[in-house]
Amino acid sequence: MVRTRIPPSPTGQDIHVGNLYTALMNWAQARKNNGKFIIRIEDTDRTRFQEGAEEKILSSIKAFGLDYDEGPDIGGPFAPYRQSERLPLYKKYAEELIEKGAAYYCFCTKERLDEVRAQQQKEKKTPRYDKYCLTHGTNAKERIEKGESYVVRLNVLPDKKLWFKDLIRGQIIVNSNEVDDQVLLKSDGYPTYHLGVVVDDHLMEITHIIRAEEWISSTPKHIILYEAFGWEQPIFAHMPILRNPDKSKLSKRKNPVWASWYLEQGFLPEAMLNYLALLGWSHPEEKEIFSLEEFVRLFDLKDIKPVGPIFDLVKLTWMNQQYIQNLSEEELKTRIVAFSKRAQEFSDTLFAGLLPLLKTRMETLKDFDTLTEVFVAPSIPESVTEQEKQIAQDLQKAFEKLDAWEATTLFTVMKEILLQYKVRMPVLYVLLTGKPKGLPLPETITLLGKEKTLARLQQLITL
RNA sequence: GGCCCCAUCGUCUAGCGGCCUAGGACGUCAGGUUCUCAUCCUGAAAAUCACGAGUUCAAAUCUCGUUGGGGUCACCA
Repeated sequence: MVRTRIPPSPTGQDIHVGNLYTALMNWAQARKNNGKFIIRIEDTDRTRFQEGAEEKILSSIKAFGLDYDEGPDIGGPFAPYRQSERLPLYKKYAEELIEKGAAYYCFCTKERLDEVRAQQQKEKKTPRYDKYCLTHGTNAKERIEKGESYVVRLNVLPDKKLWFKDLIRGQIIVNSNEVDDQVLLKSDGYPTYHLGVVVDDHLMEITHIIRAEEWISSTPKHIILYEAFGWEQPIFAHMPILRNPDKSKLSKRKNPVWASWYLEQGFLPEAMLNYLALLGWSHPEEKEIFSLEEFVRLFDLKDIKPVGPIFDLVKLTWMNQQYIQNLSEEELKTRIVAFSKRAQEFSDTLFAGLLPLLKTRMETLKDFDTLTEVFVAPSIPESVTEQEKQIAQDLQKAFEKLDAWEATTLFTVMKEILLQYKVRMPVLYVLLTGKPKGLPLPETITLLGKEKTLARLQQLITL
C-alpha cells in the first residue's frame, strides 16, 4: 500500500505554491497507486506558530481539489495528525535513542553555543556542535530532576558513510563528518522537524517521502535515525525547487507565493495544477493541456527532472485562458458567479448573451468585472468633439427608427456611420461604452438594450 | 567557504549513442480571418545542446575536469 504525505507547518498565512507543488506530486503518487494521501500538521515551532494557518492551509488544499484520506480534521487510523498532540511519543523515542547511545542530553546555553559557533566561523570551519555535553555529561538525570533546561541531541558517529537512494537523483552519499549533532528534542519538549518526521513517517507507515530538494542535506540525519531505530527506510524523492525569475528559491519578496492568492486572482484550480504538473515533468505526447486524471495515469516520479524551474506567471495565465475557453458556458457561469460579487446582479438572459462573448476574452475570472463594466457602471467621457457629438446624434436617430433591436441591424447602422465619417471602430466604442475596446459592440449594445443606449447617447449630445 | 544537487531557445521542456543541420509549448515579431479587443489559423526569429578533454566508427546523449547556478550549514520547518 502506497502512503504519501505532506507535512505543512502553520507558520505562514497559507500554503506556499512550492508546497502545493509537492502536494500535487504526493497526491498523484498516492492516487496512481490506489494508495493514501495524508496531511500531517507539523506545528512544533511554537514561536512562529500562527493562529488560523492550519485552517487556511487545509481549505486551500481542498480548494485545489487535492482530497486527502487522513488528516487533522478528518482523523484516520494513525491519529492524531497534529504533532503538538503527539508529544509523549517523541519523548519516548528520544529516550530510546539515548539508551542506544544514538543521542544524548545537552545543557549548553544559547550563549555558549553562540560562542562556539563564532569561534568556529572565525577559524573558517563549518559551525558544528562540539559534543561538549556528550563528553562532560556525567550526571544528566540529576540535572534534569533539578529542573535544568535541556535538549536531546543526535550523536553522530564520525567517518560513517551515509547514503540513500533518491528516485529523482539516484544515490546520494554523504560522510557523517558533514553532519551536525542536531537537536532532536527541544527544551520546550517539542521535537524538531528531524525527530518528528522520522518518527511519524514510520508510525504512519509512509512509503514515499516526496518533498522539496532543500531537504536533501538533512536527509543523512534522518538516515542515522532510521538506522538507530532499526526501521526500514521509506523511498525518497526530492522534487526540484520552484524559483523566482532570478533563479533563487521562490519567495514572497519576489513572487506571489500563497496558493490562495492565485485563486483570488481568478486562476482556476485545475489550470494551476496543470501548470504545476508541467514543471519538471512533461506529457509523453508533449501535450500541454490535460486533465488531472490523465496526469495521474501518466505520471511517474522517475520522470521528474531534477532542474529547478522558474515559476512563470505568463504561461500560467495562458493556460488559465485555455481552461476558461474550454469550460462549458454553464460551468463558466457558475465559476463567475462564485467569483464575482457583481455577477449576482446580472440576469440570466444577460448572462446567456454575455457568456459566448466572454469566453475567448477572459484570461482570469477577474476579467469578468472589467469586461462587463458597461452594464454596471459605464463611464461617460468628460467631453466630446463636435464630430463625436454629430456621430452620437446620427446614431440616436438611426437607432430610434429601428424596430428590431438586434446585433446584425445595429451593426449595419454603425457601419454606415463609420463609412460616412471615415472613422474607425474604437471611436464608437468610446462613445457607446466609455472604453476604446471591449466585447463586440453590436452584441454589447444589443444586450444593453435600446433604452439605455439611447439614454447614453442623449447624455453625450447634451455634454 | 565546506558539503550536496543541477546545467538543451528569454521561459517550461522533448531528447535516454546514429532518426538532431536539435522537436513542441509560452512569450516575441510578421501575416491571414475580423466591427474594436480577443479567439482561431499560417509563418519567422530564437539553443555552436555552459565550456574543455576523453570513450566510440558515431555524443546533446557515456566518463572526467572546469565554469556557472541553486540548496544547505538553527532549540525553523
